[in-house]
Amino acid sequence: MIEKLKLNYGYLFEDELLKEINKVGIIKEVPKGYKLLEIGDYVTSMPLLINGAIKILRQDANGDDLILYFLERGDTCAMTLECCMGQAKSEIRAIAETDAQLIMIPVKKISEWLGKYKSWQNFILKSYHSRVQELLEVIENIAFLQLDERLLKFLRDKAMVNNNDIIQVTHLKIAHDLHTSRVVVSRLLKKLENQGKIKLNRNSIQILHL
DNA sequence: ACATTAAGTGATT
DNA sequence: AATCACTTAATGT
Repeated sequence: MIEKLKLNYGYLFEDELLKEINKVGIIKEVPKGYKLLEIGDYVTSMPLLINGAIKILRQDANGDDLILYFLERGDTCAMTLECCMGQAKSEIRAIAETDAQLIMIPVKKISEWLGKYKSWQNFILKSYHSRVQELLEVIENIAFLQLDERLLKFLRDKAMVNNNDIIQVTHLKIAHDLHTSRVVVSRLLKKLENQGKIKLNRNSIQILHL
């Protein structure tokens, strides 16, 4: 595991910290679609993403999903940080977007290392910062962007985290993630195709220029 | 050949 | 932008 750590986080953390992570961290490999965290779960460990991508969803009172953002390599879940401070339950749902490898770190280590390692402090602050930024973006998108722009952003993000300009997804699933109806997605996708931005196929969509 | 699931379309609110 | 009702197309058994 130490090799994987060095490879992905070596440039971020000093050797001492890497050794500590190696000692208490647990490697976890999950397949695509695996539910890492459900709403209401207690958070006991914090994930460091080695590879793959995680989809973070918020759920409303009716049980309808809405995608917030994707996590990628080098990211951690800001929600976990939130929870370790206040022992709170998760407000979000996390699902593996692709097959993924994570290192799970016990929550109590987070604050312990905060005082001990400068690099850890930086890392936590930085990921918190970028997550807040991302959330602001999400709010902006929902409040001000038309659905077709949200859709395009969603497709681009999805293409990015999958490292593939061909996205394997149905219109119905997109509709769920964006919290709209399948018919609307189909029509907007059709529009985007006519604009030459994407290519539609059954069960997959190709992004033409990223 | 038939059933099932995905996608396209017009009309209505 | 959402929903309904319906059609067409693709895919699995």
